[in-house]
Amino acid sequence: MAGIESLRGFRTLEAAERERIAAATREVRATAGQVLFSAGQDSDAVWAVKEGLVHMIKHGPGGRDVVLEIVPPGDLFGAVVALNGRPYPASAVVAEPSVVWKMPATLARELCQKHPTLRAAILEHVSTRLHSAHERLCSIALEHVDQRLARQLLVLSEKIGRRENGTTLLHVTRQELADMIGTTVETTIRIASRWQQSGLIRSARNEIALVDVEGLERIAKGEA
Amino acid sequence: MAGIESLRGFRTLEAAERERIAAATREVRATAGQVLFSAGQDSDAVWAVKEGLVHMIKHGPGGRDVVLEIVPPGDLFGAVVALNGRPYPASAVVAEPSVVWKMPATLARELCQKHPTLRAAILEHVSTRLHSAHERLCSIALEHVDQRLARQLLVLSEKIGRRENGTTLLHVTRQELADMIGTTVETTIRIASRWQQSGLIRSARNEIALVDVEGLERIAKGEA
DNA sequence: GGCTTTATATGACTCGCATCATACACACAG
DNA sequence: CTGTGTGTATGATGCGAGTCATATAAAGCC
Repeated sequence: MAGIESLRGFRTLEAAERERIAAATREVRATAGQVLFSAGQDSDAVWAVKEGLVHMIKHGPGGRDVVLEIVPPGDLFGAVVALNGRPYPASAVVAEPSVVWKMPATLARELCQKHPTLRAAILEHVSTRLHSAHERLCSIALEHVDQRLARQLLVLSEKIGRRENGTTLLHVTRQELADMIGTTVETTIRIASRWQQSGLIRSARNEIALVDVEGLERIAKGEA
Repeated sequence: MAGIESLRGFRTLEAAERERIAAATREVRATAGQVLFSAGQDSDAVWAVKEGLVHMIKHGPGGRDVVLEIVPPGDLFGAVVALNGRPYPASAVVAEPSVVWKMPATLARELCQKHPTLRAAILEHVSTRLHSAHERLCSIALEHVDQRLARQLLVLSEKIGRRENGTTLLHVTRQELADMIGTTVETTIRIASRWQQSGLIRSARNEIALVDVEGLERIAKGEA
């Protein structure tokens, strides 16, 4: 299982230690939509994304969901709760065909005891996520939907955007966007349509291309 | 400076070490409304609440604020950013007459290097806050204002409520409540008035007493 | 190929809540 | 005691965005 050193915090471990981890870790190939674990389940493992993309999702009433985290390749997920032995607080749903790793929680706990740098890396990572959660709280509490959508598109372009002939391409559905910014599909589609017509974005099925990034930044700042 | 052992994660340190910390730590007495540090400032210190209450606040346009964290006695604040040497992401505002401690960031960094248990305690704490941030995100994204308010009152009763002849008393203004759940003062006041009339709460200036906790729980769950 | 499913699109209607305005009670300072 | 500020209260009004309905096009599937 090559590539464990690419995981956040695992780079500084010795090769022998990484071998041992690899031996205990299971590689799982998953298709879009697949649920790796559900909210409320006992956490027996720490997970990581090798390739692809995983969403941490909380299901609400009336079929409305909230995307709590977007987990890109190289990041752990379900880690903190597994270390503390608590049940998973949200569900992990595969957003595109992915390869994920599943490592026994007991091993992860042992590693954290033995390698302070690993725990430090996890702390750093969790802190960053707390910070971004705070920003999302501000965004949803203070800003209008179009501001939030513009902001989210810009965030996604940094996180999962692929450059393609001058524009940034995002692999994401309107439904997912809606669940990220706390609104409905219809509203997201309406705004996207409008922006498509005014040339801010170019959109297709499962895809949005950011054309006028500065225009989106203006909207995100509330200047439009 | 007595009481350092009451701080989250500092209990397991030896007495001599705590002496050293106390010697470098400054005790600050602050009145309600006082700003301990502002968003964007360089973080040169790790803070802790000895007595009283501190809010972490993000200021938005149009005078609307968001309360990101409510820091009760015994909790650190500004810790994670100070450890990483980043500027404070939000402002710390004293919510009621308080005594806070201010410890040099360099010392805090050294302590984290030396005492893995301290770092572990901070990780645990940050994880809890991330989890509660996620719950707030769901709440604000999916629920109506009255649900959010009921939920927030129940959360506050656990966190800062004082038992008083059968009811739980909260020291909080409508403005603060509004900033916690992402709405306006007027809306918060309206709902509080209604609930006061229907006997769910009993309210006064700077104060709300939870009378019918089960009724509030029903509202929080969306059953009303 | 034709059928079902999924994602996008758009209109009509409703309503929760923000906004603006005004009023009142109480705390505190001088 | 009297002014001034701060927190609470309540009404009128308007808009943003949710809800419901329907349509269309592309993707997948036998």
